[in-house]
Amino acid sequence: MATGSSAPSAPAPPGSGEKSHLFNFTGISANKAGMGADRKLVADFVYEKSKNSQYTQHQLELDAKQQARAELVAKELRIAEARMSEIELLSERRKIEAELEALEKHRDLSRTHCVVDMDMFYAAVEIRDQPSLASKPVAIGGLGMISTANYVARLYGVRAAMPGFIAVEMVRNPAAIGSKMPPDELVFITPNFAKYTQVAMETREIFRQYDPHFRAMSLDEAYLDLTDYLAAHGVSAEAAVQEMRDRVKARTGITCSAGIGPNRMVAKIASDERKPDGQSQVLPTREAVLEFMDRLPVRKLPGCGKVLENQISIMLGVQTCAELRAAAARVKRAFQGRKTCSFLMRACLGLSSDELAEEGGEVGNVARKSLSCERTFRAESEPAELRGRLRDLCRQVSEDMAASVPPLAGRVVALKTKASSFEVRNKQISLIQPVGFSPNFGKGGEDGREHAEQETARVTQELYKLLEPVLEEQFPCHLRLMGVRVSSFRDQRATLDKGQQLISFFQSKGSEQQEGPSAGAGPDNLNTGMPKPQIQEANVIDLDSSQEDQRDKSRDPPVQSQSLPKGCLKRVVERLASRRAKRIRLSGVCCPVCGVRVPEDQANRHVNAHYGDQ
DNA sequence: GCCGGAAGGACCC
DNA sequence: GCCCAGGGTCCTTCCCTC
Repeated sequence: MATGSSAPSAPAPPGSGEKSHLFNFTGISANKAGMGADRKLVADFVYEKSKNSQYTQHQLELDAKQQARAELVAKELRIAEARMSEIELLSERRKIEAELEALEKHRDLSRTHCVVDMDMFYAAVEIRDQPSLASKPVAIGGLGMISTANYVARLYGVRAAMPGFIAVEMVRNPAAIGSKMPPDELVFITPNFAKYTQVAMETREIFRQYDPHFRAMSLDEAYLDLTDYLAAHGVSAEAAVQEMRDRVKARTGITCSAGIGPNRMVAKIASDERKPDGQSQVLPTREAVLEFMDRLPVRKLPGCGKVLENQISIMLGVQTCAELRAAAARVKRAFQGRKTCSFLMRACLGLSSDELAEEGGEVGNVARKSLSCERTFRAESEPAELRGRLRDLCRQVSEDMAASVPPLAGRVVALKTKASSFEVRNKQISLIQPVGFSPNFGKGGEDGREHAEQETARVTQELYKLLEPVLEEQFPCHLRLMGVRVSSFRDQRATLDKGQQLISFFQSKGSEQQEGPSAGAGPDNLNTGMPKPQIQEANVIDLDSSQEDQRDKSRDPPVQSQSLPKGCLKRVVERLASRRAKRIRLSGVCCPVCGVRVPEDQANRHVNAHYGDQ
């Protein structure tokens, strides 16, 4: 299902000078089928219900910043263009044409990709199990947030990612939003992920028969390459996909929609064309692909959200992919040097990464790169209460790390907070040795259970010790959300696939990918076994020191005078003091496996001894 | 000028 | 009266060091 924390964009709400271009009051995505309400009325309704909330105030501030930035760039573009001579413009246009031609060379029409998307998945599963709900407006989620709504609810203007309390009122008062539906009560169902996972597994068994290497992007969405299957069985893509969808429906009782195209991006967009319970194909010719792309609003491109859509509109005056292609030179100027530039250039041609992937670019399972847990709660400022919440989160993350395959240990831990004003902060700490579990964790014999509990408690405590000072830095504060994240895992290669983001999926994987920590997902960059970190100056956190110690040291960037040559001291002190991030260096580090403190210069050897046989 | 880490944020489901 | 999630990935920007 296409939910989203950020609401999809809509035209600026009518009659509202104070409403921003970006902020979405309609609750209706252009991408959603089955709507029965009037856009404008829904917009006004939602706006009236939420205009005084801190959420909206915060959102409007963010949007205003975005808007100002886009307008500034637009102005600079105009000035730059006014200064360009005819000859310069012409030469630029030629260059762009050459670039587009070069991109064309990557066009691969030989493969048949398919994207399958379950229709209103969570709601469909619940209604299947409780057929009396079929005719009622149903939302999966709660008063806070809705994750899926059935098509009846959508006739009332209800949709995913809409706050539940607003949805309730819309269903009670359909006339207010121009819906002809009779007033009703929205039925809320608490999500049952175990059940949805079970159904997803059933669908995946079927998908696997059409492509053993298919990619599951989420519980309700899968990407298949049907090329080999079609060749082997001598059937058309249309027929194969129809059969596959029939089998999914027969097996699970739930319908799905599908898109067929020469690459994943086109297939993905096409999967939305005939929702629900339909399928759509873009034929594998350049003309068909371009014709399909040309009529699309840029917002339909996976990876183009409301912010980018607005930027494109303000900076380039462009709405559709056809216009985008025609404005390639300006796209280049506006987004020069950014990945967004090449993304847009390729996307408007209907090209996606699978055509540009490196040879042998097998996708395979994508390693998880971070693990986190966050909770929203009634805004709280009591330190003891917040500490308790932090401890709970550390415990949860610790348990999740333990339950991962293999068990995880990460070198970066982070605290996320959201103030009651909706201001979000992320503070992360880099460790020289990972915190977490040995890969052998859980392989113990009979006494394994007790050991597991001890280990989980130890990791919980380590996370808490690291993050508690970070939380205290924010006191006094009024928080509505807290989250704990662990990343930079010891071994990413072996971690199980947890799905991946579309933008990276559709964007380049090869030469354009940045080299750096965040781009280290390629097979060649994956860590193998325990990391062998260089001891980075002032980058060591000692898990054994008391919280009080930690706080003191984090205020005054510490220096181990006894471990430094005299001449270096002043320079090091200055350098450390200038760092924004507060880091801690102590003598010795605490082994994340056995908990024993060892001297720094022996840390690697010591820890490797635990994992040496990997 | 390039690199890399930290922080913020866009985007996806 | 209730009052805008949570789990991810990646990109951009800023700042620092080499």
